[in-house]
Amino acid sequence: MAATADRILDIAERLVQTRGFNGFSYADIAQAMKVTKASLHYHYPGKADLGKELIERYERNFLVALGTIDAQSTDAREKLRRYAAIYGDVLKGERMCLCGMLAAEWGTLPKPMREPMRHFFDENDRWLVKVLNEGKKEKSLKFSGTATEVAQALVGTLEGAMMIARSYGDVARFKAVSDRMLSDLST
Amino acid sequence: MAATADRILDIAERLVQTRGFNGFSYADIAQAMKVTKASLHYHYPGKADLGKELIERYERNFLVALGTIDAQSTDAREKLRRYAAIYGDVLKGERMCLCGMLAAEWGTLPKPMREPMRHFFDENDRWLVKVLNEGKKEKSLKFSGTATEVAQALVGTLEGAMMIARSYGDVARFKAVSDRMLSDLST
DNA sequence: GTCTATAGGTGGATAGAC
DNA sequence: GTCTATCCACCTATAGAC
Repeated sequence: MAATADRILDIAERLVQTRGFNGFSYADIAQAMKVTKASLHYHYPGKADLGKELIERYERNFLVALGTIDAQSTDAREKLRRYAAIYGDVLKGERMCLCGMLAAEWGTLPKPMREPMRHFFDENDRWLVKVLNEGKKEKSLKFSGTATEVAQALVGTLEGAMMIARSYGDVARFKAVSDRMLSDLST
Repeated sequence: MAATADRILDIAERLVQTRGFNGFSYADIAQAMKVTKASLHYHYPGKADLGKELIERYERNFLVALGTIDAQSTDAREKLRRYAAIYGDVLKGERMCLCGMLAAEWGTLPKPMREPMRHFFDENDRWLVKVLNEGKKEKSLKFSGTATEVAQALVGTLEGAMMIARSYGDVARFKAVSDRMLSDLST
C-alpha cells in the first residue's frame, strides 16, 4: 500500500525541513503516525533509504511545479518571480528547503543521499539557465556574466536568505532580499 | 588554565563547521584531545554552554578581522572584496561558516545559543551597511534599494553559495558567485 | 583538572509472533 | 503490515577518587 509509505514521507519531510536529517528519529515519525518504529523499518529499512526516497520525491514534485510555471507564465521574468515565490511559500510554512537543509548537513549525510541531493540543485540550475537565456532573448531580463553563474547565485541567495530569515522568524526579511534580486534582473 | 578550554573550542569549532552541532559529540572532542569526556564537562558543563562560548569567540574573532579590513583597506570596494574573501577562505578549509551552520540547525538549537547566533548576523549587517554607505558616498560602490537590504542579500548569498559549493567540493563555484556579486556592486 | 565508573536515556535496527 | 520484545551502540551528564 503506497498510502502508508507516502504518509511516512510526508511526516519525515516536515521533520527534515524543520529539524534537519540529524534532528529527527524513527521514534518521532512513529509517534506522529501512532504506529511503532518497527513498522517504519518495514517500509524503509534504514534511515538512509528513507532519506533517498525523500529527496527523489521532493525533486519530482519540484519539477512538476516548474513545469506548471512554464505552462502558465507569459514571460521569463514572471517565471523567475514564481520560482522565488516557491521558496517564500516554503518559508511561510516555517520550513527550510529540503535540499538546502541537507546541503548544510553534507558532512554527516549518508552516501546514498549525496548524489540525489546534488541532482536536485543541478535540475534547478538547468531550469534557471533556460529561463535566464529566454529572458535575455525576449528582453524581459538582463544580467552580466553567464547564465550559469547567475543561476547559481540565484539559488545560493534564495537558500541562504531563507535559512537566515527563518532564524529571525521574519518572512519579510526573505521577501526583501528576493524582491531586490528579481528587480536587479528585470529590464 | 585557559589553554585547555581554548583547545576544546578549537576542536569543537572545526567539528561544528564540518559536521554541525548535532553531528558531533563530547566523545569526538575527547578522542581528538586524548582526554576523557568527563574532563570536558569540567570546562563546559553542558553542550549548550560549549556552543554558546563557541559562537561568542567566533564573533569576537570575526569582528577583529573586520577591524583589520577597516584599518588596511583603501576604499569600500576593497573592504567588500576582503569580506567575501573571509568566507572563501573558510570554504577552502572545507568548513562552513559556524553561524551559517547553526542557522540551518535552528530548529534544534538549544535556547542559550539562539540569541548569540543572531547577534553574529546583526553585527555583520551593521558592518556591511556602514561599508555600503561609505562606498556609495565615495562612489566605489553602487546599488539600488537600501543598504540594509543589500547587506542582507550579501550575507544570504555568501552563506548559501558556500553551503552549496561545499557539497560539490567546488570552491570555484563559490568564487564565481562571489566575484559576480562584487562586480555587480562595483562602479 | 583529570580520571574511572556509571547512570539514564535515546539512537537505528532486527527477530519472530500475529 | 503491524506488533512486542530486545539488542547494542552511542548520547549527555554526574559522582567521587586521585
